[in-house]
Amino acid sequence: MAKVNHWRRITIREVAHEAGVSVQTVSRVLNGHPDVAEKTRARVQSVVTRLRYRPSGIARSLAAQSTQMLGVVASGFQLFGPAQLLAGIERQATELGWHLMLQIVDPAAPADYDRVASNLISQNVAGVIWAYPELTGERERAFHQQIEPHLPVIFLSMQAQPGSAVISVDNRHGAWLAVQHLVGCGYRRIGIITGPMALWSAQQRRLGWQDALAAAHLPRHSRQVVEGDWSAESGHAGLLRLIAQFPSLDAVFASNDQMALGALKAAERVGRRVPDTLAVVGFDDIPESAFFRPALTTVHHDLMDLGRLAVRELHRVIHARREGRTTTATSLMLQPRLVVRESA
Amino acid sequence: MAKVNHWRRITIREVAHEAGVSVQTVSRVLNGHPDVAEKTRARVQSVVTRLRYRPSGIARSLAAQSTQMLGVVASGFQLFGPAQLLAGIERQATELGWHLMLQIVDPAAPADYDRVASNLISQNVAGVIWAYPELTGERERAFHQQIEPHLPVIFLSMQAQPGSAVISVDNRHGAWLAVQHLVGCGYRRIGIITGPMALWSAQQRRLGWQDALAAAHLPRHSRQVVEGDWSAESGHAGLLRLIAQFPSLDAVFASNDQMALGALKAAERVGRRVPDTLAVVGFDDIPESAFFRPALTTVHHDLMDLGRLAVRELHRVIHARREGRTTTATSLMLQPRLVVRESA
DNA sequence: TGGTACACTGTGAGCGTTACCGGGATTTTA
DNA sequence: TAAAATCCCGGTAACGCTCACAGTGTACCA
Repeated sequence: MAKVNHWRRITIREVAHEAGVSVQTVSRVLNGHPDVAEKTRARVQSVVTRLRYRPSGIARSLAAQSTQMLGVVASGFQLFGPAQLLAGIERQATELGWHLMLQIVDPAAPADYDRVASNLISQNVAGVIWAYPELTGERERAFHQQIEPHLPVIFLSMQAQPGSAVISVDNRHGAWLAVQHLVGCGYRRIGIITGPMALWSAQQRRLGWQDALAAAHLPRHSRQVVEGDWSAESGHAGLLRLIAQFPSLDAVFASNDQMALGALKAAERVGRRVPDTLAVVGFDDIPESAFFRPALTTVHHDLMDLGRLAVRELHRVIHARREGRTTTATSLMLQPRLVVRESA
Repeated sequence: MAKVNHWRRITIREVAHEAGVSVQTVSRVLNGHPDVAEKTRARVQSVVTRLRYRPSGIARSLAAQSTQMLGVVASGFQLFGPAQLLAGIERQATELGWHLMLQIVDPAAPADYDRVASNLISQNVAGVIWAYPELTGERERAFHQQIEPHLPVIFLSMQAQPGSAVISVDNRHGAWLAVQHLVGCGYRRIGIITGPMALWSAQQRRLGWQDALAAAHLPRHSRQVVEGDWSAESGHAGLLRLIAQFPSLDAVFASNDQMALGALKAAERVGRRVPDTLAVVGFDDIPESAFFRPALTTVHHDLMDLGRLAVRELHRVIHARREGRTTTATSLMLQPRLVVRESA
C-alpha cells in the first residue's frame, strides 16, 4: 500500500502518455490552441477528466512568464467602504479568471511598503490595484519607482496623479450635495465631523462641505470642524465636542454613516431632537442607515461598481500590453447621489 | 536605449555571477542554509541588495514543490462576522509569512465548489482554511474527497466533523446567555429572529434560545420564531411579522446586531418602547451597537482571534507534516460573553 | 504527376529556482 | 603522521509546463 499522506501530483506527461499523444498536444488542448484534430482533442479531454488532472498553475506561470494573479493593496476590509470595494474587485476578478493576491497595509505601521512591493514582484503579479487611500512622500516614491515602471497599476480613490490611472468617487461633489441639502432645508450653522485628514477622501468631503457653505455665503469657522476616525465612537465624541465649542450648531455633516450614528446618539444625550433642533447627514449609505433612528439622510455611492470597473480597466490594459499594444489606463470619476430620509 | 516597457527580471544567476560564486551558494544564502562562509554570505547579501534582487516565488515553489500560500474559502467580507474572521486570518498569516489565496463562494450560486477546489490544487496551496459556514451533502463530499486527503484543512464555525479540526465560537452558549438574561429580567414571551437556517451558526443560536426557554420552563411555539437573513431590513420585517403572529411578545432575541437594529426600528414604528414594553438583545457586538438607540445588549465574541488561531493551528500542522511528523489538528471552541447595555 | 499548401503532431530548449551528490581544502582525532 | 571528520562550495538534474521550430501526412491544384 502506497503511503497516502503525501500525494503525488498528476502531470501533463501522464495525461499525454495515457492519451497516446505528446505533451505538447495536451498543452494545446488545455489552452484551447488551434491545430489539433477534433478527435484528438476529445480523447485528451476525456483522459483529463478521468484522471482529474489539474494543470499546475505554478509551472504554467514559470514557463509562460506570466501569471493569472492581480495584486491588490488595501487597508483592510473591516470598514464599509474598503469592504465594498474589495467585494467588487473580487467578483469581477473571478469572473474574468484572475486570482487575487491581497496585500493589507496596516495604516498604523506603514513601514512595510517594501514588503508589499517585494511580495508583488516575487509573485510576479500581472497588474496592481492600489486601493490603499494614502500614498504620500517617501512611500509614494518607493512604490512608484519599484512597481509602476514595470507593471500596470490602477489607483482607487486617490488624488489624481499625472500619468496614472485613478478611478474614484467624486467625494467632494457628494459632500456638496449633502451640505447643499442642509442649506436648502434652512439650516445655517452647519458643522462637520471629518474623517482622518490624512486620507484624500476625507479631505475631499471636507472641501465639499466648504464649497456648499461658500456658495450659500455662510460664514465658516474652525470651531465648526472636528476630526473623527470613521468610527461611531468618534462621531459620538465629535458631536459633543462640536456642540461644546460651537453651541449654535443647528446641523452636522458626518463624513460617514458610522460617525453619523454616533452623532445621533450624542444628540439624544444632550437633548437635541433630530431633525428638529439638529439635522444630521451622513455619507456612504450603508445598508443599516435606513434603520437608524431617525433614518439617516446620506450620500449614496456604488463602491462595488468602482471595484469592478478597476478590474476591468486593469484587465484591458494588461491584455493590450501582452499583445504589444500600448494603451494608457483611463481615469474615471463616479458620481454619488443624495438619499433623503428623516434626519435632515 | 533598451526598451523600458517590458522589464527583465534579475535572476539568481546574475547575482551569482556578480558575487563571483555559484548559483547554489546564492540559494543557500537566500534560504539561510548552513555551510556558507560568513564572508561569502555578506558579499552575496550586498550584491542582492545592490541589484534589488527578488527571488521568484514561482520558480521557488516549482523547484521546492511547496508554496507559501494558504487557501481561504469564505463567503465574503461584507458581513461583520466574516470580515472579522478574515482580518484575523490575514494578519496572522502575514505575520507568519504566508500568502493568502482567497476563494469567495457565492452562497447564491454554490455550484462552483469544483472551481474552488481546482484553484486550490492548481496553485498548490500548503493548507486550507474553510471559513465558509455551510458544507453539506454532495458539496461536502466533493470537497472532502478532493482536498482533505491531500492537504491539511481547518474548518471554521462549522459543525464538528469527526476527524476534522473545527475552530468555532460557542454560538449556542452565547445565545443561551442572551436569552437567559432576558428571562432573568422577567421577560416571559420571548421571540427569536434567526439567521438563515441553512447555516450552522444560525441553527446553534436558535438552539441556545430554545435551551434557555426550556430551562425556565417557558412554553415555546413556532409563532415565536421568524427567519431573517442577517440584514437590518430582515430584522425590521421580522419583528413586524413576529408581533403580528404573536402579539403578546415582550422580548426578542435577534441573532445578530444588524437584525437587532432593524427590530429596534420596527419597535418604534409599532409604538413599542424598548426596553419597557419590548426588550431586544442582539449577537456579535459590532462596534456600532453601543450607539444604537437604545444601546444594544448583545453577545460579544472575538472572531478576529478565531481567525488568528486557525492560522496558527494550520501553520503548526503544515510544519509538522513537512518534517515528517504526523499531528492531527486540534479542535477548539471559544466562549462568548454577554454585554449588557440599555435594550434589555 | 509533381509540387505546394495545409492540417496536425512531436522534439528540444528553456522558465528560475532548489535538492542531491560529490570534491577539494581545512581541521580534528587516534 | 595518517585517517577521519568538517567546512565550503560547485555541478547537474530535476520541478511541470509552454514556446519555437521541425517535422509528418493528406488534400489540392495545375
